[in-house]
Amino acid sequence: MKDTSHTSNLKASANQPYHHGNLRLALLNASVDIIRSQGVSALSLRKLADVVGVSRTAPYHHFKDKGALLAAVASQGFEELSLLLSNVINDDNAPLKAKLQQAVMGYLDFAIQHPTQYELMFGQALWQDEQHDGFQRTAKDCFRQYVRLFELFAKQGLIKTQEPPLRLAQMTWASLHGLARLASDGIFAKQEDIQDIAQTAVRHLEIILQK
Amino acid sequence: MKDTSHTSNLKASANQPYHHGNLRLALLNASVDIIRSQGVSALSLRKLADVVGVSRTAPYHHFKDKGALLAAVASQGFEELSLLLSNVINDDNAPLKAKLQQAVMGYLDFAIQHPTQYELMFGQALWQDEQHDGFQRTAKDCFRQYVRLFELFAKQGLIKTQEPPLRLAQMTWASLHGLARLASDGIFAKQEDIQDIAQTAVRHLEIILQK
DNA sequence: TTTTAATTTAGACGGCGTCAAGATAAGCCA
DNA sequence: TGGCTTATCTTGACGCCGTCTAAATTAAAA
Repeated sequence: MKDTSHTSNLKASANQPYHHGNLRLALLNASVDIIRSQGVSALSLRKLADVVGVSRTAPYHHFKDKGALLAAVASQGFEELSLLLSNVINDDNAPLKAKLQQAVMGYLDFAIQHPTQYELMFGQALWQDEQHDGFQRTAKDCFRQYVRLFELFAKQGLIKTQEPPLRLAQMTWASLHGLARLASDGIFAKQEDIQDIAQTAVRHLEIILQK
Repeated sequence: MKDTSHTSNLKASANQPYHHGNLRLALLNASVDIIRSQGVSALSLRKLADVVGVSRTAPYHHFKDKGALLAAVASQGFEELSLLLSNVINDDNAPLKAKLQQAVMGYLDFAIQHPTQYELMFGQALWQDEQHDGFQRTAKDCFRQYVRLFELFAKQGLIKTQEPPLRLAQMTWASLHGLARLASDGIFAKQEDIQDIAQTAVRHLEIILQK
């Protein structure tokens, strides 16, 4: 059996062990960091591997390909958003109207705070590809949280219009999503305008609910 | 050589003159084709040059870099959309309410018909980069067409709410844009749902205008 | 005509995603 | 303990990409 003397370390810096320990998580976290700070196009598997301190091809043992990694980053975003929404919904100290307000503003805040990740989460690349198994399910679970809000409204008799809660949720989520994208993509630039448009939309939504 | 183009014109490569004639336009048209049919990620300058029948680096004399080419494709999309909107607005045979309906449905149709180009038009890449000079102006001209519709409404006294027409336009455009993206990105998949959501939104908009 | 400017070209460089083979470490069963 | 299996990580290579440089070709101007 050969001893270890002839295999001097290629990486000068490293007394890293051969096995990383939890490479998958490290790759995912680093990817989220890079995407949030520099955008999706700045993420290359090679640089990522370098940052994490591992060889070029190591990531392929944890993600099928680059697309799978991006899907994982997007899923992480949806999970964060789901948590945010369910926290608002389950906050027993807040009246229903306040919940709507908080959900809308929290959602907008996420989109504005992490615009590049938000763009990834809703881009065609991931939605027209059945490959990434868990992703679409995770995303839809997030939307379900939002629908729950309208079911709460309905249960409390706060919806006068005969539109079904699901349709109302779809319609208002589309509006919220549109505003979120215009804001996070930098098309609506002024923060105060965005806040004002959102407030106006919520106000008008309340009118619709009563009608 | 007696023979001219009509025999061996299978490819654009055979005996083309050294100077293309209108390479810029040819590149732009081919780019729109590729992006619409195969998506932005499928567009490489090298394949594009090959399709048009010129060398790898020829495009650089007409577009500063790949980003400039993409900006031109996006601008083309906004021009098409502007034309669509102004046609609706200037159609004297249509009553105002029908114009709103037509504008919304035409806009949605464009987004669904050309999803990859629509994604390009509104992506962060082009909106957070002051480089591409004409682009943002072209896009804003398109939005201005949409605002004109609401100014028409206001002029005819059809808006009872005290919201300024610009705010109404911003708010409803955000909603329209959100629905367009959800539809064109493949998140709302069923065509009939999309139509129905749009109809619902327009119906509710009319309520808001009267309120 | 000669000169100049516009246009297109081949060549080269570094970065990218990812496939194929080999190296290493850890887990498991005798 | 030893030896087999499997998961994990590495080096090397391939082809495609955007784009820089310098040279070649053609059209336009003088």
